[in-house]
Amino acid sequence: MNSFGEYLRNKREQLGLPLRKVAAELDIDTSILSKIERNERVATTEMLPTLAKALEIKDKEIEVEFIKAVILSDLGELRFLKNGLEETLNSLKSRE
Amino acid sequence: MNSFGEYLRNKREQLGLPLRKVAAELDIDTSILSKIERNERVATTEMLPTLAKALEIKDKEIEVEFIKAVILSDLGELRFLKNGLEETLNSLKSRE
DNA sequence: CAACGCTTGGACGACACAATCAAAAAACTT
DNA sequence: AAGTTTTTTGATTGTGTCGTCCAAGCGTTG
Repeated sequence: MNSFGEYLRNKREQLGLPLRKVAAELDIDTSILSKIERNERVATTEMLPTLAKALEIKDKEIEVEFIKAVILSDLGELRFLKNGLEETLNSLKSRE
Repeated sequence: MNSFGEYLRNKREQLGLPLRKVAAELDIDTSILSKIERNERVATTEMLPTLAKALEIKDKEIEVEFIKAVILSDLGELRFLKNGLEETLNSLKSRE
């Protein structure tokens, strides 16, 4: 169960990029990105496309990781999370 | 696409209960509950069991409605939400 | 229309969370 | 080990949200 922050850090280190570079692309302070990578702050959805480009991740992959992290951290303690996810999927599908 | 607030309001009105009564059980001010029902405030997960009892809703049902609302409002604009939900479900299942 | 109960709205303080900045700490390089 | 770059930490300030309180709006009933 690795977090979204660790995920980002792994990707960045694989590319040998400093926080400074990635933070610059995001137009935020390095300290914020540092905190995001250590899960002291939460990334916003607006950051995802820029992160994907900077870290050479597919848009789909980073979004999926982000969604997993948000759901588990916001709703992970609920007893019927699985049912809720299934129902949400159903309403998304029937909405196409 | 009706909201969690409308859902609560419908249930309450079906029982003919005033905000006052339900708010008392939740131990919050009526104005807050009013705002929750009009989606100006967000219910917390701690409120769900009390709401379920007060509005005669099954725990499972109210949780599922809540989950749907939270996911769609927090993540609804993401392109790969469906994939993210499927992946989250998978990791929940494999974690059993 | 006065009185009553229900509901809504806005002002206020409390509190959690976010961003900025500078300095300390850690990690590399030579 | 000194010097340089990268990363973390903490103090400060800013922003948003929550809940309380109270006043006003709305509808119904006497």
